[in-house]
Amino acid sequence: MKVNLKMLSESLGLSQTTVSRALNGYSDVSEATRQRVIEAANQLGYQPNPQARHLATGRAEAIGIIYPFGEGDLRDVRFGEVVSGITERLAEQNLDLMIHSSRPDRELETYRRIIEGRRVDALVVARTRLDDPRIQFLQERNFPFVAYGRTNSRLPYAWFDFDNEAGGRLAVERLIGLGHRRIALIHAPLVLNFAKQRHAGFVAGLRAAGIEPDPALIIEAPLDRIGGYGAVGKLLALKEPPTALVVDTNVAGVGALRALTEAGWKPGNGMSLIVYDGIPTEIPLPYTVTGVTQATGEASGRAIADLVIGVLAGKRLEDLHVLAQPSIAPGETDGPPPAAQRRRAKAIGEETPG
Amino acid sequence: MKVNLKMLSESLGLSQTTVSRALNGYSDVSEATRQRVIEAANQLGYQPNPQARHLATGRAEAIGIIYPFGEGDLRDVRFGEVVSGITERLAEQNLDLMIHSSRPDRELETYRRIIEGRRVDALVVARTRLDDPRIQFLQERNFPFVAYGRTNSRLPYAWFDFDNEAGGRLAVERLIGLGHRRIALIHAPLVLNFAKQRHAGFVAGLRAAGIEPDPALIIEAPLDRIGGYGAVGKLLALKEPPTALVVDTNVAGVGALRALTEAGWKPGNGMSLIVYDGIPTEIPLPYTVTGVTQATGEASGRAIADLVIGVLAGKRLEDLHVLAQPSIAPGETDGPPPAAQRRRAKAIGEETPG
DNA sequence: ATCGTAGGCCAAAGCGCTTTGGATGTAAAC
DNA sequence: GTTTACATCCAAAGCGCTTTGGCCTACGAT
Repeated sequence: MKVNLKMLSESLGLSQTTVSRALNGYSDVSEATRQRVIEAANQLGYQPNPQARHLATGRAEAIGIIYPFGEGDLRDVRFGEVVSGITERLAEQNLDLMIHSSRPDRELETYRRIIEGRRVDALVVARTRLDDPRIQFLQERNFPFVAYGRTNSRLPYAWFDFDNEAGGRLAVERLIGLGHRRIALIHAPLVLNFAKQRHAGFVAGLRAAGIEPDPALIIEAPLDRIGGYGAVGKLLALKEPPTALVVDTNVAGVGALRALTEAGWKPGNGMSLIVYDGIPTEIPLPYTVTGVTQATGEASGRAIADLVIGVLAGKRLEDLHVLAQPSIAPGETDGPPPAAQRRRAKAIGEETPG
Repeated sequence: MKVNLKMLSESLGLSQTTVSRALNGYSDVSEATRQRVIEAANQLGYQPNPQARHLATGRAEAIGIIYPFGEGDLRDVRFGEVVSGITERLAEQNLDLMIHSSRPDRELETYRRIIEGRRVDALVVARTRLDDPRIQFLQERNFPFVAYGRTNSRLPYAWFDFDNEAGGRLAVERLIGLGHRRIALIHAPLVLNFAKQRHAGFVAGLRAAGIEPDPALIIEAPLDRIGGYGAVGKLLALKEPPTALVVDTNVAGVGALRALTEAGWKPGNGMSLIVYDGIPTEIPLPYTVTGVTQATGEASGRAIADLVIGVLAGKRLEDLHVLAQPSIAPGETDGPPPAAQRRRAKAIGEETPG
């Protein structure tokens, strides 16, 4: 019932060799024959057996992602999106995606199993850590992979990551552009890589504008809602509170927003607010919050797939880096600082300035 | 470098046949030889090539799930969890999971490609619809699969689903048990299968307690926050409002909660509230909301994997059904109705009743 | 002594494809 | 007319595994 190469070639009166080569685009088969073959293949619904092909070529035509399940649930919400983006792009190249899961404590063992079985041609390493034994493991064995997140490895490797530094900078630059000078930052502990990067971008943005960061305005807070809530309390208690606030995660952002609201804050009547990743849409608000947005999970997935394809094509690993750029999603929670508002109103009254 | 069967057998001075059979547990090899073989295999790190094995046996030792990307984002948050659960359980049987994605408009084509390529031994059909052409497609071709969600198919098939009816019933029974008689339901449009089922359970629960459902208390609302918000408005406007409320989705639940809060409601001072799936934890609340909870994504995934394994083992499809039972997650938003509270207090004052 | 049998092992034939190393025929070059 | 050179096509050898069918040997039964 299922037609194979032998049947197809017999029905055409050609050898298996010729049919195979015709289908795979070799030049030593005449165009006329190739057309005949392709037509017959469609006619009979011929589909080459991927396993036989794999056995013959050594290529699996699949890539894998090893997913440590049961670890930190909150980060996973995007996993489905990323996977979706990866498969979408891979499908265009007739590559499949295999998902393997492993106990976090037996990850390397799983990696060994997968690469020794050669079930996949390359791997995506998700949830990269700064010092990641998995990266080293793969590098030692010279197995192709793409890291979803940078690590400290000295050797070159392909990676995808978000430009957190640019994001921090983007937020602060926007506020500076609006006229703010006293800009606060609530950030997660700096041992977390993304927090460090966002913090660095924030500080760099300030300095670039000639503003020396005020330590009183830069507050480290635990990565949870309470953290954001408490940090806002400290800021509001200052003798001279900031005119603008950047919160580096939406988790802390929710808490910060709550504290602000309890203090009578409303958009436009005081401090400007920008929250990294925005406030989750599940939270009903009568206004939109200005945020720094990153690429969606699907877009990230597609970018990762492109990197994988590049790796398999043998491109130089040094060239296979994607640093996804964040952007500002304008909302209603930022604007000129109160003082500037007054000044500007005055300027307009005195006729348009140059 | 990579050791194969031939090398292993030569190093043992045995034939490939014997080594293969030893490793695969056939009885026509002596126990002594088997031990020798196993030890040598471990020693040399022998891993059979899965593709060669597939070619020889016809089994892919992998199952697939075809994921229609880009369709409805909100339902996807659990996808990662489900996948995680599936892979976890499959790994125990040395089965891999392949994820394929497809454009929603070309789904059947993708299904054809996968099953004709025989890249997988079975499929999981996600996001089942009531009349699902994919189910029919697979049944016609006699391809093993498990449906994640029931459909209208007449032929037997393996499925996993949530017992929404039980959930609706559970909620109402709890409220009845607390003494409520006037219990309202806010539900999504009944064309949605889950809404129909939860509604049915709700009504059945009422009837079982001898309470005739009051049409004024059963409100269909669009499946969004506004829907829940508006429906509560209608309920509160009634001359005799309900003493308890069940909301059949957490999306509408958020809106409902907002409307209640704006009307001055607090847990314990009026209406009892139960929300299906609970209120998302992202929403900060000073109290917990009583909810109907379903199996986690991971648990569902494991159950689905078990079904797949059952299908591959050739079990009767009629026996391969899992109807996951919901349960009540008690919170602080439900209690006896105001009238009962008074009555009970009185009863206690008059000495304990029988 | 002979036969039957069972335990233990193996040679060889696939599985469905790709690829090497020709073979064949024809047109261009000598 | 013989070479050379292409352009086409093909036979056969794998890829690494499973499995069929059979071959020995030893041993208890006859």
